[in-house]
Amino acid sequence: MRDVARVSGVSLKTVSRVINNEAHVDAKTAARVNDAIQAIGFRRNDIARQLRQGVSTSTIGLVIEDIANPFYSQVARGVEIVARQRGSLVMTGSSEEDGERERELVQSLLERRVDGLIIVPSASDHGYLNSEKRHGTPIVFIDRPPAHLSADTILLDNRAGAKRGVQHLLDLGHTRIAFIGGYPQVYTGAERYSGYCEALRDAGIALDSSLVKHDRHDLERASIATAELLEDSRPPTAIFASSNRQSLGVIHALFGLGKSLAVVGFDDFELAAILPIRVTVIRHDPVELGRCAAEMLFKRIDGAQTPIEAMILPVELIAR
Amino acid sequence: MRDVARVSGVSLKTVSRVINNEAHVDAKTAARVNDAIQAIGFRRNDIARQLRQGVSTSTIGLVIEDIANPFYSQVARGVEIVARQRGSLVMTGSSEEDGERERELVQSLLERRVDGLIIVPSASDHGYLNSEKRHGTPIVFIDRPPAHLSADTILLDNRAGAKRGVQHLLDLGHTRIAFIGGYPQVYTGAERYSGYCEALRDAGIALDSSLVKHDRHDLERASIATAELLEDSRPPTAIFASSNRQSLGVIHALFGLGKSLAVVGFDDFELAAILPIRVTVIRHDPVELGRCAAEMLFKRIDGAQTPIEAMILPVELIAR
DNA sequence: GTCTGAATTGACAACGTTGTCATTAACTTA
DNA sequence: TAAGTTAATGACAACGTTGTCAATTCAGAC
Repeated sequence: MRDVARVSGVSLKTVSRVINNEAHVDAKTAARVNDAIQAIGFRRNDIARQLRQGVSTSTIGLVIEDIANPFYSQVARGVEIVARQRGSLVMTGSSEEDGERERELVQSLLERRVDGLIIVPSASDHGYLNSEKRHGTPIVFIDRPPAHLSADTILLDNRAGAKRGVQHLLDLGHTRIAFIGGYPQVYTGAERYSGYCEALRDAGIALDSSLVKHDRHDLERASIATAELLEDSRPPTAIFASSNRQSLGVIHALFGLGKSLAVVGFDDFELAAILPIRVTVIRHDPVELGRCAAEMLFKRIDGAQTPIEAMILPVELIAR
Repeated sequence: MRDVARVSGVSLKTVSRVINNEAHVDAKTAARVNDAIQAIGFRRNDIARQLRQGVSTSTIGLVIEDIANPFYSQVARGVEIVARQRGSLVMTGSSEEDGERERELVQSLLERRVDGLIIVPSASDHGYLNSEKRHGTPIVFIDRPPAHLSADTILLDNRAGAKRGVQHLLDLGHTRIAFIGGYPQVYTGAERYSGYCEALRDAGIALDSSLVKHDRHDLERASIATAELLEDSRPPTAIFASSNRQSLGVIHALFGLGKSLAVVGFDDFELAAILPIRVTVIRHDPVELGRCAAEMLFKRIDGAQTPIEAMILPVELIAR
């Protein structure tokens, strides 16, 4: 900027005025300054600008589990849509379900002074965010609630969805229904498992732990679990898979083995409708989830002091 | 920081030393300062830090077409993996194939002083980046080359891949092979179409323009195009779809109509192996694409002055 | 007891902007 | 014509850090 001022023979302040289209600049002066800007290839340093103005960085942080997972990439899309409307950019990081990594990411984002954070929690304790919250950085959690911290949270109706899915299988007459889900230590895993248990209990069917598999949300692992279930002397006649990755694993395994059980999966996915193995799904809208989270975040960024919200988005059963 | 200094009774500089773990600070002083930091909940302002040090923001920009598209979300993953190794974060934006939007995004990213940019071009002219390049901001283009600008570029072997796919159909005895692809104004669309034409020419088959459909990379549109093709008096016996979105559209349409043509698609996708309609694909590795781009970018950020590179990643045919 | 060198600490400027206020010139109104 | 208004411009400080350099203290060597 200094160079621009020197070349065009005006003060720093006048250059600043031109850059920011402020009033009270002579047209000829402005033209001279603009020429100099062109010649030098000057571009305003927003870092200095932010420091001086002490205002927002117009950037928000998004911490998810894995951007390559379609569920999260759709969430990211929803967040981005809202951010764009608000003139913000999104910095995204994948925690890989590692609490330590989550902390590092959050730390990096806060150092860069994002205006707010949207987090899919992986860590088991979010007390480390308490001081940041007191400082006024808005934080919204999605998909899972935070631990040891109260903050706005947007969840899916995990338990009801899982229950509904299992009920669907019960209605079809199945009584040996397997559960392939995430670890019960993880919120979504626990909730969906609860839904499964509730549905069975309501139907008066005893829980058979040999039909229950907890593992990572991983296609490979779910595929192996499915094969194991089918090798049993009393195999299930239906499977409830607790996430899109796991549904796919189940389908791959069934396809590979040439078997065709009834399958209900949490999370809809492309092509589910036209697979040779019919998959009924518990559908929800990940883009909407991201959008809601971003809208709530911006409401806080705008200074809303309303009580902490816990929103639960509905899910629906798509029978196939 | 001023508050921390006041509370702990030391100078600003000493606080700075403690924060940055510099040598020559008395243990007792450091402890006092750390207590004050805790009490106040101080966190270093990296904006001021960057301004002062004039160094990198440890942030790179990624402009893609749509983060919700699995191809791009995998690219983003590859970029993120490398960025993480380098201690950088990634700011991502979706251009939605709109050149204007691309410019806005790039502008926003440059204002935030990213260390470098990875761009999937949508605009038809990238001359606007020339001045930025002279300034030394590294830029890497992926998937499509830039126009009116020379810069490092990483592409897939579009033409050879498409040609190989069409040859596969020819080998199976098909002679009426439809092409459902992107707009020929878009580089990938044009290249893949060239591959299609070449394969036909090599086989001595005349191009039949009624078998060629150009449109957006969109499931819906491809589905409609497929239906149109099949309504024709001389329908195709095979279809080459030029992207994953379009392959899915074709498959949906065929499934809906209860038809089963031979299908080859550019881009692999989950479940392709177990669909009722067999889909041979031209496979490549989007994560690798992102990773290569990020590695090249960081090489430039590190100051590599080597000549501009144009890398072409291989593709392979997976017959099904 | 003096000297040397290391350890510890602080004062101050600078990074690139912009807000505040002051100055001058030009223009308007009574 | 004087007084008041508005336009155009610039000087300077400040945002929150950290690099530079200088000052002070202290331990150990002679």
